[in-house]
Amino acid sequence: MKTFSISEAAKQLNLTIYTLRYYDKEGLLPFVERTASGTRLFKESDIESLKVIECLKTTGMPIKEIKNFISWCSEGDTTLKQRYDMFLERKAAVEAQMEELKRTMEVIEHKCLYYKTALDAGTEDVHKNNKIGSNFASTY
Amino acid sequence: MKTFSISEAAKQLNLTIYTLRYYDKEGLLPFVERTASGTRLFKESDIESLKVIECLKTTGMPIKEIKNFISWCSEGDTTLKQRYDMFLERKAAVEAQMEELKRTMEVIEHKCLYYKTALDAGTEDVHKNNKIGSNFASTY
DNA sequence: GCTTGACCTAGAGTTAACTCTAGGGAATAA
DNA sequence: TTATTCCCTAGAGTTAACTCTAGGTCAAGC
Repeated sequence: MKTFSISEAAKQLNLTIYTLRYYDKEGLLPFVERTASGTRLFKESDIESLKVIECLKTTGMPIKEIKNFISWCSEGDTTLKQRYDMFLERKAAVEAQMEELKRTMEVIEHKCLYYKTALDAGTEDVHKNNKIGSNFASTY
Repeated sequence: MKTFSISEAAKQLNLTIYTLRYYDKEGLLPFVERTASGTRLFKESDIESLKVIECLKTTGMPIKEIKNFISWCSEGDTTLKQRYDMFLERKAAVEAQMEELKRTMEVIEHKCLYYKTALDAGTEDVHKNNKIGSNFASTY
């Protein structure tokens, strides 16, 4: 079976070797096997597992909680409910983040428009008498 | 003109008074005025400016860069281009974040499905022979 | 006049997630 | 066989963004 060194795995995942060792130290990578002399061997499936870990990180999950999930995985079917609930929670978290980003985008787009107009006019003063949308016409 | 104390402003913005003082210390709030004895007075427009600051933070912008933007604002029309470019950059950053969240959501939803099926069956073994979508059928 | 509670500053402490260094071992190339 | 280049661990250092403490000021109510 094909395996990868830590630096190959790091490159594939866009992480540093420091980060991978840190994850291992924190208990996130109990599945990564070693050679007799202690060198880590990353299997294809380990890379996939790491992608799931990165995915959980993107949802805003702290490493200690990801470690809990990894532990549940090695405890077998008795933890299926916990794991299911965890993913439902993550789903809700991502939905909330998407909503927040949408609101953020609206403000940013208003600002882009505000500065485009000001730049075309050569001065911010064009917005001085603008009452409608004055929330976005403030200096800051 | 109606003003708010630091604790009232904090409540409105869902921040702590520590955070607001920290922002001030970092140079994010040069517009907040003080009483003769040094107490901060938050105007309605200051609250609005802080909402923009929070918005920029949501886009992933570090406080030091937000401080640059705030400085540009007090330098007048000569910095209009910088500020416009900054918001265009922020827009691109938010778009990238949205894309990443979408990809994340797909993985999470697959996982939800995976665990729902396993939970209904009472065991993860139901996925053992599943070749299609095996990326999501891994233990981790 | 005195207590209470909110405000202030300076600066120390915390937390998460890395990031790096020192010191050492194994394998490969010349 | 020696140099190079990877790998390893333990543990120290870094960074961002708070978060809190100590010690003090000030204004309102009793």
